[in-house]
Amino acid sequence: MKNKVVVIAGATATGKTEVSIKFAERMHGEVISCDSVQVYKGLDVGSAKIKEEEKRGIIHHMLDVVDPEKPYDIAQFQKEARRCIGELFERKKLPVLVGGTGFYIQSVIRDVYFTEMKKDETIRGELEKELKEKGAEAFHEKLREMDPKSYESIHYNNTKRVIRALEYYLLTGKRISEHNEIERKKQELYDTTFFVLYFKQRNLLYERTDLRLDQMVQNGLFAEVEALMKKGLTREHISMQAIGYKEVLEYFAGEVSREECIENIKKNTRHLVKRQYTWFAHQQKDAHFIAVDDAGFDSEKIAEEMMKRVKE
RNA sequence: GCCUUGAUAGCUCAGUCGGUAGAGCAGAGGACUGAAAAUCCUCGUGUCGGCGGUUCAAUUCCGUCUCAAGGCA
Repeated sequence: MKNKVVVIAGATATGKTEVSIKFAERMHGEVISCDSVQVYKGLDVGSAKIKEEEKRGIIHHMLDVVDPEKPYDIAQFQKEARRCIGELFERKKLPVLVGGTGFYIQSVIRDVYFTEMKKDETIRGELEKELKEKGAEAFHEKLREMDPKSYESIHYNNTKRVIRALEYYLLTGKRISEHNEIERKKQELYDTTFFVLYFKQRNLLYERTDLRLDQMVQNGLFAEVEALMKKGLTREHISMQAIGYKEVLEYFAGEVSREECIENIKKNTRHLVKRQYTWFAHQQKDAHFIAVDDAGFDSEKIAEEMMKRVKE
């Protein structure tokens, strides 16, 4: 018998946080955040990280686990999140995975395997240099022989993936396309109930993300970024590529006005929402999709509906 | 009041030496296995401001009107 796990996923600002607290309170659960930005210390306002008083005593894991200077990736997340889950099982607590980073969630609940490999910066550096010299299209040709399937499936402009495929081959001698094919078939590791919160009327969600951003600005988003800059953070750091941070960095660099900066954040947030919708709709077809607008934005009601489904 | 310039896709604009038009952004859809709030792909018919004129043919030339910006009074 597999252990039980509950996932509360969904696009940003759909109300996951509130629902998750109500749900965890009743279900004897602890929250495991699955959010690629909230793992960073000091990224609080802009990432809409839950505040201490909002937790209402529910223990949260995987928040503030790295310094923002450091790069973080899915392999690390998987390892640490699974260790947390293991601990919860020992303590007879229900792990409630909450977040909008579908990729991270999937890495934890499915039995996917990330090949052990040292991050070899010299290989990646050389590849990046070669890419610059040759241009995207010619660089992509390198894949043709090393990994024909990846050559077909990765667009030459998607240089990040091209580099990764080449790097994987050079470091392991194996093809990433074959590795991915195997991993895609892997089964669920736990007895998982997967919920996705969404707004049937996406426009309403956009109104909400706009409003939330205005509140973030009032709550000191710009000051937060300024403090990070003082610590030496620049847009080179991965943590600073997050929405709300990269745009404010542009503002402080004098590249855009304050108004433009705010509009850019709102726009990029909408784009993010769209990608999250696509991800969950296609990657988690079997999940329980809960329309927050249909439920009258009632987190109580939503949490109750979830409990019924979990017990079934 | 006069002069100049402009009026083309939701926005900013390009263009057609006369044969009914195209970029960026926005918007929509999609992909995704070690940067994922990242990265990438696909999708463009709109009285070419209104009305007249010239012409086989006008968004393109001419006239006029309306609106906008700038200049002169």
